[in-house]
Amino acid sequence: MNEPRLGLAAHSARRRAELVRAAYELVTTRGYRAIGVDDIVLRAGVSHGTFYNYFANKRDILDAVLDHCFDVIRERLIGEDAIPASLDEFRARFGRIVDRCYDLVAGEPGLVNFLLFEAASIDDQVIERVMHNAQIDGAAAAQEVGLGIEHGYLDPRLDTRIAGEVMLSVLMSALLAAVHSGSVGLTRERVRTQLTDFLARALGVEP
Amino acid sequence: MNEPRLGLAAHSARRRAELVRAAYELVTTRGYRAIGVDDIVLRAGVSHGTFYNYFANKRDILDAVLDHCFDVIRERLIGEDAIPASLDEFRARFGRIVDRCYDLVAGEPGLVNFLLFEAASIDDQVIERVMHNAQIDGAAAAQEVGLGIEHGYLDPRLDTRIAGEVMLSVLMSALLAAVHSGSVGLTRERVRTQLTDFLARALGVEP
Amino acid sequence: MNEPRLGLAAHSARRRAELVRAAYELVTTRGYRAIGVDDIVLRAGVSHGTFYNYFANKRDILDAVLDHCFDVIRERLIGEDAIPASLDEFRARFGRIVDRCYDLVAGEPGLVNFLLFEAASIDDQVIERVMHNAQIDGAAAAQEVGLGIEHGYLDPRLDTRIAGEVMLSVLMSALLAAVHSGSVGLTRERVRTQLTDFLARALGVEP
Amino acid sequence: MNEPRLGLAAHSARRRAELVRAAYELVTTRGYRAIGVDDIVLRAGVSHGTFYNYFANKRDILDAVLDHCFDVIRERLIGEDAIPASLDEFRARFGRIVDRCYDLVAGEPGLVNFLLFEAASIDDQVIERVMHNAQIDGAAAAQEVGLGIEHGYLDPRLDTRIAGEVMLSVLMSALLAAVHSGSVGLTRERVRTQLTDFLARALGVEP
DNA sequence: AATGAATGAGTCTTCATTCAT
DNA sequence: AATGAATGAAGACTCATTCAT
Repeated sequence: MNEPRLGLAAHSARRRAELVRAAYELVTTRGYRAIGVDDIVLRAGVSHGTFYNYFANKRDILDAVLDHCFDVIRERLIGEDAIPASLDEFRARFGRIVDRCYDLVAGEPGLVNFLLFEAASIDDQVIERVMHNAQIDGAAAAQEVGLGIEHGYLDPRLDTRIAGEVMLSVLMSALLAAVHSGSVGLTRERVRTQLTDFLARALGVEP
Repeated sequence: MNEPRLGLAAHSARRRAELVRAAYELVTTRGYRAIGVDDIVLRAGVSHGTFYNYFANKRDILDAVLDHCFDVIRERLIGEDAIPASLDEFRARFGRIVDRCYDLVAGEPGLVNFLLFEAASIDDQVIERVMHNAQIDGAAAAQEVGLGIEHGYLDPRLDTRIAGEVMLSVLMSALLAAVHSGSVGLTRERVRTQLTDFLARALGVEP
Repeated sequence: MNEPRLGLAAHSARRRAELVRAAYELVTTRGYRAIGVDDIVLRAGVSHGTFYNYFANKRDILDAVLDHCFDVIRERLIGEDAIPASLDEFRARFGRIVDRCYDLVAGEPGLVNFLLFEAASIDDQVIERVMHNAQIDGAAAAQEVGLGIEHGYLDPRLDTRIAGEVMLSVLMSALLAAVHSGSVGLTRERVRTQLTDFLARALGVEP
Repeated sequence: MNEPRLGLAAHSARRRAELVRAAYELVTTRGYRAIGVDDIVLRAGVSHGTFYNYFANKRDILDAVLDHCFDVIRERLIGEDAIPASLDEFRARFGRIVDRCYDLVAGEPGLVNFLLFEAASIDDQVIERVMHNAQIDGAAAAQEVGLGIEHGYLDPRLDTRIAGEVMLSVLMSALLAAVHSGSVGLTRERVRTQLTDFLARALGVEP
């Protein structure tokens, strides 16, 4: 009846994902400390005990929530852009990503706030987890830099790994700007222009 | 030894201040939610019940902690600068304040983080309290703008109240930049230059 | 031994009833204010936390205790008398109920005292709860009056609802008399006679 | 300055009386268990510590409050009637006392309730204290019976002590009736008539 | 795997009492 | 005698975790 025919493993994975999803929504809206296992299982529609079949304890699900956060961020920011073939396309692509930062902050209120603000204060392992995810994205960014070098519009002398991290840092600035979009002189357009200019100057081949 | 010779009222005020100080240190390092009344009284060296002679409940001391936060900020940021008599002095003075933002973040780690991140998530009254303090500082800033207009280096058409708030916003940007000083392209010098330039352009008399 | 074979719901209901029973015994012997949740769970043989699985707080169980009080009263006072078919039988039946008031006071010392004395001082909702129960009994009494009218031994002009309430008031007098049975001139026999006479005169058909 | 010229002992007695008065008002309106030493000293306008200069602990003042309760009752019930010289005057005097029971319940709401309801549940010593006061009043009543016998309108075969206690019991019934004046068939007039009749029949000389 | 009742350590809060001044 | 700050035992309530079914 319920979700008929599902391999046990698949069912289990779905259950787990439901719990993570529920926890994600609660954590980003109300904060990790403010919610209880009660809230999570209530929202997921399972019993108290079931939670402990999937996670060792409350802290344990936080890792999965953090991973989910980055999944959401990637999904929302990357988009389905074509691989840029010129510096202008590279610049345009990054400009769209900056715009998507604003959309992300608007569409998932609390997500960025949670990562920037509460997460780090939970414990040191959170920071490790965030770093771990940042490394994954850094590697992806490094790969894009590599492509850019191959296409000839990024400076071939760049260390792709470092350049990838710079790209992430700039993205971080965009997210920060989006969160504090009220701050002085930080219109969306200015942020987009300044950050894309910065990246193009910093990574592009010299003219 | 017992702190000889102190009026009752003075003693009471000091005791209260000790509790606030203890709570301030704990809140800015470990977060409001993460600490208990136990931690506060342990650090203040008083008994459990004494806490409740000075504060109605755990939430109650938070207001005092917030006020203390702003006291610390004012003390650390204002400095003993002479009243600026020219736009250049005004600009220099604000540049020093931006520098002090970085010193503040370094010297009181956790203070700015707490205000920016956890505070707003505690309850709505926190926001009111922060706004209340911001208004006080806004008034002070407005007064400085007034002086600048009298001295002839700030634009006389300015609404001093609004201009004061703009100054605070810019200060906020400086604090944000100081907290996330790792972010790309946000060196202390660039931040100082850009923000002072912005203020000078925005508030100064037209050349 | 573990109370083998019990549906979950049944077990839950039993547990709850055990807590109510324990609280009832403590409240009627020592008073609501004088006992703690500790006392209740100790007597019920469960842990502290279990209490809060069944009741929101200490005040919450009081409602259940009050209802239990009325259950006990009904069980003890009603008896298994045949439905009276004449005024004499009606009078006899009420006389037996008056007697049972004395038995109730003897058998459940503290119950009537609690209801008459402490209950009202706890809060206003207690009074509502008592009234609610009184209305239930009033309806039952009204029904009996209706039967009496049908049988022709009670005055057909009676408003059954009001007459039911009068019956309750008289019962209340009986309980009061039973509690203060030491008072002068209030022998059980006199009380029984006077109250049954009163009711018969007040409700019976005119001779 | 304050209350100039008072012997120390007199001042002390007045202080003590103020505390008892404050406690009396609080106890009869809100109940002994529901109030704290805080409430008492606040109402009396003295400090926390002062309380313990006059009473060993919270329980200690209760004895004084109980005595004060009986002082109030005596003052309110006795009145300034002339000593009765005939059975009719005796009967009239007692009728007035019954009326004053109703006035007492109206004028000192909570006093009778407290004595009848909460007092006994505090501890066993309260009961002793009440009994002690009852004995005092019983002695006074016995004395009145003695006078009645001397005047020839009360039965000379009476044991005055026992007859005094009967008078108190009847008074108790009057108070109970006054408190529960809503109960069926217990109009003030009926109560007065029945109780005075009872006393006259029980104590008067045979016709 | 799922359930949810049971647990108990931990937290906040109250209040009678003590004591140095 | 008066003061009121300090105390700490006690009570109410929460919630992460366990476990028998």
